[in-house]
Amino acid sequence: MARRSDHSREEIREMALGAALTILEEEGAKGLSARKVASAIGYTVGTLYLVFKNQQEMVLHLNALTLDDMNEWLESRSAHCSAPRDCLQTLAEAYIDYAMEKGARWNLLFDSVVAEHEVLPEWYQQRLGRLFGRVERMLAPLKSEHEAIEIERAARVLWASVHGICTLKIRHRMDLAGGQSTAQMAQMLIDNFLRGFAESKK
Amino acid sequence: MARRSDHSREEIREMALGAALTILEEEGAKGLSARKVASAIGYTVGTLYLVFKNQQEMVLHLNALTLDDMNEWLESRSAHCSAPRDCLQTLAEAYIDYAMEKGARWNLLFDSVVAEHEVLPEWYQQRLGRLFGRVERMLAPLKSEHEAIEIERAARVLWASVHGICTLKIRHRMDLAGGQSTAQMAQMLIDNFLRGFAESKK
DNA sequence: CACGGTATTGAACGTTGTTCAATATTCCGT
DNA sequence: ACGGAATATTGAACAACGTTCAATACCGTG
Repeated sequence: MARRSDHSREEIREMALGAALTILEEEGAKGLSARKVASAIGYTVGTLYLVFKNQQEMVLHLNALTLDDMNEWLESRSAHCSAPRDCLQTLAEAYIDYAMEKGARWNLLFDSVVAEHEVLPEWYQQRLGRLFGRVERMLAPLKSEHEAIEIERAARVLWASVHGICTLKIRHRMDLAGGQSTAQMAQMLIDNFLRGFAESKK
Repeated sequence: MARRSDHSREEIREMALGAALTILEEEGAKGLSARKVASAIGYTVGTLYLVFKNQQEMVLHLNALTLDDMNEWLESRSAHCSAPRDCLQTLAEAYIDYAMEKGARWNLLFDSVVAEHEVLPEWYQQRLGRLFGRVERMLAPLKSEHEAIEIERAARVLWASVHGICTLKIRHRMDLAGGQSTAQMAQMLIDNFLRGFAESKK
């Protein structure tokens, strides 16, 4: 029996999340189970339920870590850039690369369908917002010509679109894609959207 | 014991798929299990495995039915239209409505991550291709100005983008979207993309 | 040292996908 | 009409899953 108070609840949480990430990378989402996580950190299932309400809550925290991780990834890959077009293209490629590189974690972000009228916790929403914020900042140079709210909306539309390309490609739902790579598709999207967006300031 | 040859294998397949669809609508994806499907059609688990290699294969056939169903849905909602912009907007809205209306079926289409180097069967790919074909036909009027391959690529990019908007909204990953509805986001996407696409014929 | 409190356990429950020996039913040749 | 071959169907069995909770092992305090 692990000695009582060997680790605080918070420590156990962190250990569990770390172990879960390792399992996720090595065995994929199907291999992730409560028992495996527990035994990986030297505890048993019961302890896990002392620290997480259920598996879904654990996945939520896992996803928060992934959002943080992705945020750093995007940060380090889009530090210096000038024109909005290039910035966005770089950002999109970084996003795609992350999804390819850490497929299991990335998939887990979007796997669970949130129940009808359930809301994601505030600390989670905030992390999602950070992503859109990045895109908004890159569209900001066009702010003089567009209302701020318009920028905000364009950022979400553009980002969701890049995400769509990414997810369909990774899940092999677009195999007959005329030989385009994901990055090329993102480029086509960004090019045309931006051109149209600039043009729309009648 | 159900009488032998009461139903042909093909009949059992169809019955199973029908029952699965009902369960899917009534209880969602989590409620769908081999035993439930089997008992719903008056057989037992074993019989199901006589007719489907495994659950994944059953879901694949289920998804084929959904793609057919969605194809009809899109057909009946985009029959008559003139300008590409309006056609595409109508199509996007029909797609979004389908996803909202038949959420469980629609989600199942994209749930499973296809294994690394596994390929989807030809009859499945063909059904996916039908979707993109619809978009291509609507972009076709611009064909004189763009190469055919360019149209094909644009269709995929645009469709994947609409899908991205749809999926992020339905899975509640975009709650702070500046109050835009999914349809409005799709409209913004299509408007700007099309404007940029038209402009790109330098 | 003993006791109260609690961290931790692990067996238990109901469920899942999948397999396969056993059984029930039909069909065909005699 | 009957017996045996062929096969459709069963359902028990297995390993694994999420989740719960009485029982247990441990620690700090008196």
